[in-house]
Amino acid sequence: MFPVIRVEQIGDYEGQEVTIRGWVYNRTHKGKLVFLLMRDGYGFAQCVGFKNDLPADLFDAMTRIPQESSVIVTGVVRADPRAPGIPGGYEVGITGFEVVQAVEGEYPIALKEHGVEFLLDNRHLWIRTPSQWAVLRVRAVVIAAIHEWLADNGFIHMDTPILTPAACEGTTTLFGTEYFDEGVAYLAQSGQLYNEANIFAFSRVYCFGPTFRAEKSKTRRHLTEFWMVEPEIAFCDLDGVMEIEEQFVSHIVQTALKKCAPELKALGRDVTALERVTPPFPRISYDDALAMLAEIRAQTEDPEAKALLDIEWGMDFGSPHETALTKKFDKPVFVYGYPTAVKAFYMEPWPGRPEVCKSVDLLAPEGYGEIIGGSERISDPDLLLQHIHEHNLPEEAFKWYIDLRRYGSVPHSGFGLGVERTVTWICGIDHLREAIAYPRMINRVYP
RNA sequence: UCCUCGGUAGCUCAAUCGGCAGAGCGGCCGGCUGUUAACCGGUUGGUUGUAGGUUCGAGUCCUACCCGAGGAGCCA
Repeated sequence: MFPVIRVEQIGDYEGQEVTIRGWVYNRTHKGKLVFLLMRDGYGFAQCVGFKNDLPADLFDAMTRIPQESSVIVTGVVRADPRAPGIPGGYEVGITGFEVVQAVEGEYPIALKEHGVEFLLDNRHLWIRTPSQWAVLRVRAVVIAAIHEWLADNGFIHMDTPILTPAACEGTTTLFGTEYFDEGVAYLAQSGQLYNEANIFAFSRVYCFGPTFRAEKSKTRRHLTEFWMVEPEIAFCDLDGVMEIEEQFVSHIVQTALKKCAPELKALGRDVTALERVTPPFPRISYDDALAMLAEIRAQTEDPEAKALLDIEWGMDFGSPHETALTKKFDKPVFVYGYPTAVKAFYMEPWPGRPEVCKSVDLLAPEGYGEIIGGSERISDPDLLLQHIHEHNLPEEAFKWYIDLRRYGSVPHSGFGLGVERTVTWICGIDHLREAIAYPRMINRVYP
């Protein structure tokens, strides 16, 4: 028995006879020569068999093995620049071949173009293909980098409830579910309010979990179930949270660059755009952003695009605005100081300008748009209560939340980073649905 | 919810003015010693999204509905 290798480390085994256990991603044969492109979960490696070097029945079995059959291949690793694969550059000269299960009938996903609906119906199989495999590997590294940076910077991971009594922000649609004698409970769309309680016990905390939005959004930027990491920091103002965000996002991107080079290469990602993602990030005010948008709009010829860029002070940005704005920067950009009216009730007003609040969004470059929304939170109990009334929220539901400002209130801030949006940007793909293994959308809960 | 586009073989698509429903891929059979979604020859494969209507004749025209994609709004 030869050592069972992981294909990601194939280069370490040059000249050695090894075993690869996995699946036949592709097979082609040319008379007396057969190529098997093997997947083992860790990578893709080409294995080559010559008819003259192998028993006739074994060679014949190799030329007939159907796509996605599970097999065990042994052979000698050699460097060859012609060899495809991830990481590639090495191939295995086959000396042994054992079939675990030969696929019967047609494998649904042929190696050619397919439509989106078909691929999503076969998502359980689609994740085996190199592009999807690579994206989901990047996602795993991004998530690990998130936990790593936060742990290294004094944050404690605190899980927050998924079943919650009511809307945290009251504006968006929630999924409801019957909850015994308590009426309806709602699936969480943020753990922030609980995080705010937790910082008074632990100073820096974060929650990381699924978030549910029942909005009928049907765009490449939306899922009904997505993952969000929400750090919250005591004794931190708006400037402080921007510093944390730029360190945090830079660490995530640089870790992905370091650990996922083969995956990003397989995706065809231009990594120079990612290499620039280091602190500090540019910071512009909402007012300045409006001025920039007005200029961009003035230079836009196409009347349809021009109309989409139309905006007045007091309006929130739509995706056309974000896209246009981020194309002016080669790094993520902070936009801070949004109008109070379009933001949540808990955001601290700008000193001397109550129509503006201490909110900040982080927009990813290359047109990707918002990946983080954050703010400094109101720390005065009376002001918070006033905002709760102004938003017509039930005061009694927020009693515990107001308590936080009565017992040792401090300036504090926090933000939420969307995992799928971040992965989509880092991978350079064009739709959120590929950044999660089993996307949940307005018209899809299968598989 | 609104706007635009689409639905034909397992998959990706073609079908001219309304006139015999086709190709590539996949599958199957054969050939080939460097393939990169190999290539070459043969073969298999159809309730044209659903229901109605117009017509000698409908994939094609009309009506309604269903499903999908892209965008808007909302947001991470």
